[in-house]
Amino acid sequence: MEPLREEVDMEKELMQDFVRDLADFFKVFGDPTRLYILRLLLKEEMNVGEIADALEMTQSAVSHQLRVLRQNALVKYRKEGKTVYYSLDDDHVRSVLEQGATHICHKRGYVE
Amino acid sequence: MEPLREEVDMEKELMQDFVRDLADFFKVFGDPTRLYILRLLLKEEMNVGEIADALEMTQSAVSHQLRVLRQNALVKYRKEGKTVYYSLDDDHVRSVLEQGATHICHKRGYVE
DNA sequence: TTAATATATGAGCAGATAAACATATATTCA
DNA sequence: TGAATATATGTTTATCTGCTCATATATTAA
Repeated sequence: MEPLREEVDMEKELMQDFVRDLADFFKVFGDPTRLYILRLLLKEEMNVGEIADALEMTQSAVSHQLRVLRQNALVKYRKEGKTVYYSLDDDHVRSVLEQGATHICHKRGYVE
Repeated sequence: MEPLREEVDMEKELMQDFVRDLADFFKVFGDPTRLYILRLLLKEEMNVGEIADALEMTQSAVSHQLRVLRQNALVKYRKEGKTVYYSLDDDHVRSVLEQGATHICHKRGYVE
C-alpha cells in the first residue's frame, strides 16, 4: 500500500527536526572553550569560579558557555549555598568526546 | 623531578592545538546541511549532482559543504570522467554520528 | 576546436556566535 | 537590614559561517 502524501511529509518533518537537534548537539562540541570546560568536568565536578580560574577566563564568559552546555543537557549542576557545582550529565558526552579524540589521534598519526 | 618551564608551555600548546582540532572536527557535524549529506553517504556513495537533487539544494551550496567535509577528512572521493563520487572516509564518522543520534533519542525519550 | 556537462571556487551579504562589559539575582554573614 | 560573594544574564561588537551568484576548471563529445 502506498503511503499517503501527508505521511511522507510528516516523516520528512520528523527527520528534519531530528537532524536539526543533532546539529545543535554537535555544535555545542564545536567550540574550544566549551571543550576545555567539558575536559575539566571529565575529571571532576567543579564550580564556576574554579572553572574560570583554571581556564583564565572571565566568570561571565564561562557562565555563558555553561548555559549553552546546560541547555543542551551536556552538564548538570547542584547548588550548595552561593556556589554552583557542574558535572557531566551523560555518558554519551564522554563517548562522543572519546570518539572525536580518537579520530583526531588517527588523523595526526598518533595511532595506526 | 620538577618539569621545566618550557616543557609545561610545550605541553599546554600541544593540548591547545588538540582541543582546537577537536573543536573543528565537531564543528563539521554542527550543521544540518552537512549532516544531511553525511546521512546520504552513510547509505551509499553518491555524486555531487545526486546529492544536490536529493537535498533540493544548489550544486554550489553542496559543493562548498563537500569541501568542508573533504578538508576535515570525513569524506573521500573518486573521479570517474566528469563525475565525482563521494563516500564516507572513516568509521569514526559513523561512530560519532551514531553516538550523537543515540544521545538525541535518549533526550527525546525514544529510548530509556 | 567548440559546445555541453559536472564540479569547484571566489566574492559578497545576511544571519549566527563568542567574548567583554555592565548589571541583576541569590545567598550568606555581620 | 546592608555588605560581600557567587553566579546569571542583557547588550553590544567583532568575527565567523552558509548561502547565492558569477565564474573558473576539467572532461567528454561533436
